[in-house]
Amino acid sequence: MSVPPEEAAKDVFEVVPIIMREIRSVMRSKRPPVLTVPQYRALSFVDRNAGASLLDVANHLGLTPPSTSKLVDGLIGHGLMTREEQPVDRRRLKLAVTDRGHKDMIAARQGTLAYLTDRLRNMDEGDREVIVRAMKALHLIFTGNPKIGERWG
Amino acid sequence: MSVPPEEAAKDVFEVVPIIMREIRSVMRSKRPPVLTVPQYRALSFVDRNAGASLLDVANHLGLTPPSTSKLVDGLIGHGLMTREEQPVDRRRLKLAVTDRGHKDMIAARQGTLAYLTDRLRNMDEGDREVIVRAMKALHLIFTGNPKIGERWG
DNA sequence: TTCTAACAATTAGCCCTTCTAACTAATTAT
DNA sequence: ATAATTAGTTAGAAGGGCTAATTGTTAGAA
Repeated sequence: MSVPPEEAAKDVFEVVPIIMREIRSVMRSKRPPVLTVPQYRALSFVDRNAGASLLDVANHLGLTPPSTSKLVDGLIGHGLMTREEQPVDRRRLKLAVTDRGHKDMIAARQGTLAYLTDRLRNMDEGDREVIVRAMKALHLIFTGNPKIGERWG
Repeated sequence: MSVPPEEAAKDVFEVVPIIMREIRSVMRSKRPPVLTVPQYRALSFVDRNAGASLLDVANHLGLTPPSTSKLVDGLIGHGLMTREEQPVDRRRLKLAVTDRGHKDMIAARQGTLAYLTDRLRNMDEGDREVIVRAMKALHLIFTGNPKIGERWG
């Protein structure tokens, strides 16, 4: 039985926003509230790419430079990231995550993964395998990058 | 080979935000900008459930009543929805989508689905089948509702 | 029956997200 | 040197989402 792209598109369009809402809600439900999703994503990227510039972050997040600038501003204001000037090219920033930023990022990740893991526990292992395969396929389609799951060792 | 829930959770956590960003970006890229994702979701729900109350919408979207009130306010301000008092219970609203709201909603859906369909076209049919199965499994897990894909006939 | 409890929706106030347009400052190229 | 490019910021707008407190409305109990 054939699966046309239209059908898959409908299902993706229906389900992805639902899961995203869950993720957002779990991330922001901590006491005290830790990180929003974009904040987490920015921290996570800079954590893995110390010394990244603002545009590096913007490109990775798919945001405009002004949006990213404001986002980074907030993170620095909360003491989670630092902004340094490079002597080489004084236009380019050198961003880095603070200890506290690293800690908060790990906490946000753990909390979210724990929640998702819990949700995915009550299903057939076969279904989980299907999900993993689907995620890999989608990752490839939407990023052009076949690598996945290497971020967190 | 066994797939532990932790692995599936990681993949979901990595891939879902990426796809969501794409969806958001496509929805907002129209000229003139049409709808945001929550606006689309609200319109779509009320379109299928004419006369719904504010709490009906809030529950379906997973938002608090104040957030939903503001959201609906915006839609009414743009002439996409109407708010009516019910004589039966004057506390309860009767929301409805205007012709223009319906049109804009269809346009947003078509645009997004066209984009997703295009992305999903360049992959094995087998991969698409895996994706469809994964979406159904995820939908069930996250909503408790096995029905999917009945929204758009 | 009147007083109270519950309910539907809104307002106010907070902070975050994201954009475009316009700007400053630094670097590279002509 | 001057012009073009690049990195990043500021300003201003519209929206998303929350909690706490408020206004009406309905239903229930004394």
